Amino acid sequence: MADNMKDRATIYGVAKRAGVSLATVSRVINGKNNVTEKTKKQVTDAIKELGYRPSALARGLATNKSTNIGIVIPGTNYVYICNMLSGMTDIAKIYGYQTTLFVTRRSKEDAQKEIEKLISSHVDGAVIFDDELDENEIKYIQNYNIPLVVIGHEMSDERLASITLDYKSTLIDITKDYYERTPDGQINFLDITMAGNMMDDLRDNLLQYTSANGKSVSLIHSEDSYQRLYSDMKVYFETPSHRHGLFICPRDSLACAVINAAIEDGVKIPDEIEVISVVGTKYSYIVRPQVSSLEIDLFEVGSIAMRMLTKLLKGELDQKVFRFKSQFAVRGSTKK
Amino acid sequence: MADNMKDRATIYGVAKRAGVSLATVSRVINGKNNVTEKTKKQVTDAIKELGYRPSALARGLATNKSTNIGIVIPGTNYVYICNMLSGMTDIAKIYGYQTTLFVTRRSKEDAQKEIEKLISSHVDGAVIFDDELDENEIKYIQNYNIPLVVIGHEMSDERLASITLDYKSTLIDITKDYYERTPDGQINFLDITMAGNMMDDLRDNLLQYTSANGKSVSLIHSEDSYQRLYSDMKVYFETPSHRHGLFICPRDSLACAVINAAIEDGVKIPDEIEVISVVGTKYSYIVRPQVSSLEIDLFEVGSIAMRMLTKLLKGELDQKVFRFKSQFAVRGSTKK
DNA sequence: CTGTTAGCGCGTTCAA
DNA sequence: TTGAACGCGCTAACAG
Repeated sequence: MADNMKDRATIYGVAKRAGVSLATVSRVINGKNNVTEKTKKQVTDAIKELGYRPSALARGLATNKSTNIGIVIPGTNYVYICNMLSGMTDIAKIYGYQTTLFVTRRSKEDAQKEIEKLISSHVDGAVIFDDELDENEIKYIQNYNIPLVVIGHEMSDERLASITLDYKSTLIDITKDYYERTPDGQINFLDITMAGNMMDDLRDNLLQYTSANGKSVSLIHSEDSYQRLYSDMKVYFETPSHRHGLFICPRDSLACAVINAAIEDGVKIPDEIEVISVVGTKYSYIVRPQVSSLEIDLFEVGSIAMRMLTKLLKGELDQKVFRFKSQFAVRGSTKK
Repeated sequence: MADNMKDRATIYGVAKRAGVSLATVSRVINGKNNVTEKTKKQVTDAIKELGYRPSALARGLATNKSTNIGIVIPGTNYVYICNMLSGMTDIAKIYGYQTTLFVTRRSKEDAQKEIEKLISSHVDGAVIFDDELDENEIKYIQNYNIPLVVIGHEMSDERLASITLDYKSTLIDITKDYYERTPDGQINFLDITMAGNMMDDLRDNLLQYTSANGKSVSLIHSEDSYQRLYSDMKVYFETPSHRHGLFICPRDSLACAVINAAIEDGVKIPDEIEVISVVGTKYSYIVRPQVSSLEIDLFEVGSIAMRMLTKLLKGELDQKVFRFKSQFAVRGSTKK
């Protein structure tokens, strides 16, 4: 490579150096086989000497393909999201795509801004996992003909596929089972602010089911912070009447906050209280006592989403809706 | 030509609709103030009617800026990496940058491939946190004039800044302290395959220090998997002579594997064995017993890295090397 | 097999 | 204040 690389070499420079036209250079770097070995070598030599790398920007503009796919997520601070992200990036790489992140931070406004960026960014497609966005907004993106895979809503169209995550029915099953074995049981739902639409739906669905069955769920409000919930619960369990029931928590770390606070207040688990985590990750079996949780392999969800998208891009996707149902993993924090 | 863009309006369409030239449209969308209110309105109306969104690709080609910055990381499966990623994306968003991911999967070959993609991708700059890459490879990227912030190596140049993470000296302090209070102590280092250069350096540095002081460290080889290490350690602790010493683990979850295996084998913590995690995350204080760990706020590292990069892009960065020293957080898994 | 030419969508002179 | 023309780096016809 040349020492002086102040200006990046372009296809013109390579053509000139190799003594051929730029069309020939283009053929070589794109692996078209109608080029003589000899001229091919001239070109590759020139490329090496100049340290030439094609500009993805110019290429994208010319081909109307960016080999770039957008990923819309609320953030990268939760383990389950990162597992999913990991699945996506793995598969994207296999198919030769780059991924660019559009982080929405659990705010509707922010989500809409990011969507605008997504549209401008000229990605070849996108995977959306963000429950701030409703179906209308998804369809809005569709106006720009961006192939989409949506996680969390069931929708499909010519260039739109989706994956649903069913925590709802599993949670109802658990509830049913809980009341059967504990007729006088008490269910407590950790109602975390800004937990997202999915959690809100889950809560509402639970409330509806229980009230239809003559039971009542008590909501415990707190914030999405281990520390905060932990100290809240330390106080909570000081009240003797609070030391029983089933506690439903959105995520592992919040379930741990409840469990740790309970234990330190002398509450027996699972004898006095039971705890489950809705979105289980590996930490639910790492901590002690282990946390019973609803599980969906989110790494797999991520990989399948990305695989669906690559097929969608080729127009080869037939099954446009994919459903994941969570499995209840019974562990030490519940009796059954 | 892909049918992807069949309906998408371009700047020409807007110009036509508004009855002006495309230069005027360009002025409007870029907020230049030398446009009459009246024509401005014509243009913005046309934009709304057509749902026009400028193409970042074309814009990037014309301006030689992509408003896109690259992030090179080994993966998104570890909590500490995701914390850092989170810090980066937060700040990038504030400064109006998109982020595209280059995932290297802890393989040298893969890392080099991703670097090539990074160069082609025409990002305005990049943050690199990947200890597979050595300094020569960083300099190679520099040939392409891509402003860089490197995490983990101390280097600096006109368009290169760096952040160092000092776990080394803290670990040596801990070691020193351990031998002082436990003269006949035994240090065990969990030597995980593919843990990366940083961990290898840490191990070598520890071995060097201890041997220089007439002590010896025993290496326990295992793989980067909680499950695997857990079962390995369950067997390990069955041997009575193994039930003592200080165990140094790369990450929280691996420390938990050691701790859980030990406890289930009847080993007392911290009385018989002590355990520390090198890279501590919030899980080190969530689990019980809590894990003593070396801590650096990686969210902050990520945000500072990104902030440095944005300044570097403006040529306003003076302090080009930033050092983070880990703090030893003493918790229940060690005596002191 | 190779070169010429015309775009891809946009920013930016330079005139008017 | 506005418009015409050119260029960013590359691909894709179409000729030869």
